[in-house]
Amino acid sequence: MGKGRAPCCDKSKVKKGPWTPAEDLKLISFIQKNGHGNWRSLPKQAGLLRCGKSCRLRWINYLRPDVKRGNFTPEEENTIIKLHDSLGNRWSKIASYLPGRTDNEIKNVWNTHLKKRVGTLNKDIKINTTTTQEEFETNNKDQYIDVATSLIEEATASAAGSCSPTSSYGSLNLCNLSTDHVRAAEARDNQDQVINEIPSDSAGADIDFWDMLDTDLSPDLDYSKVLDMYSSNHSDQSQLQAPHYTNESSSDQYDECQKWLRYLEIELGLTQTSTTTYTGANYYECCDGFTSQDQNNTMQV
DNA sequence: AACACACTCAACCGCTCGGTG
DNA sequence: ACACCGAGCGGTTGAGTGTGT
Repeated sequence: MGKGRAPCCDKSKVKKGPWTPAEDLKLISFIQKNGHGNWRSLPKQAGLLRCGKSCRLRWINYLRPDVKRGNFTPEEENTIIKLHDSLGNRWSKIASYLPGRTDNEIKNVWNTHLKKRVGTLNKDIKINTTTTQEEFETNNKDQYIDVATSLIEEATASAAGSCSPTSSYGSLNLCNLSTDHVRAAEARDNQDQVINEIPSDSAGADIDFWDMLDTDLSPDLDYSKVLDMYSSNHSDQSQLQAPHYTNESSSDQYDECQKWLRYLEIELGLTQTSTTTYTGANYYECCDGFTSQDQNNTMQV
């Protein structure tokens, strides 16, 4: 072997760029069955033309069942500001205080919103007072600590007596722990314990978390079967596209596929959970490789 | 309507860290 | 003690989208 670090994968043989729904499905299906013991070997085993790092990132930042979606709440933003003040750019550490939020997401929010806001706040205060920089930083720190402390106290009090976080794991809204739980988790700094209750691989799981999740998400649906079915109509799986939605089809497979797509849409945030009418055009907005023909089709879910 | 610019965020890259032999 | 390897982290990029002119 020559000098320098060996690349993590053969760059010429891996696909880059945005993930397609077919790739997401493959990754979900594989991890559902096998867990993710070794990210480096996972892409090959799962039949993905992706770098292991890319798979890991996709799973952690997007596909993981406990990823929380949607805008950050003011409480979360305050927490980030406070933690950034004390921890700096240690995004993963900050993320550990915000269950369901990823380091990448927090980093983006900081860089796009909070940094400016804090900067503006600093500027305004500086203009309106004769406070020195040193005094300002000290005062500001106290302010953030006050906010965080009150949050923690409130959370601990309001979470007392509520059900165990683990009881949420079997539901579709696995990621949506109640605000009280989230805050309590922050307050107790016990996120590691909570996460450790989710088996990370099939070998170590007494209770099959994924089976439980699967059952609640869609009782009759095995994602690997859907993947097989989904893939069987496409000879080149690296170019998998969204299935064609035709109203002529009335097979069970079509129904199964609809169910899965509905689930995936919701999980990936491609549609609203309450929507009952689904158009190809909606999907087209979020999916590479959806043909123009598909845009005219409508399906009821 | 068309264009330019600003903004967002998913994804990539390169580095460090920690475990293992 | 050392080298190797995989996982994880933080900085950066760039495609897509929104907004103003």
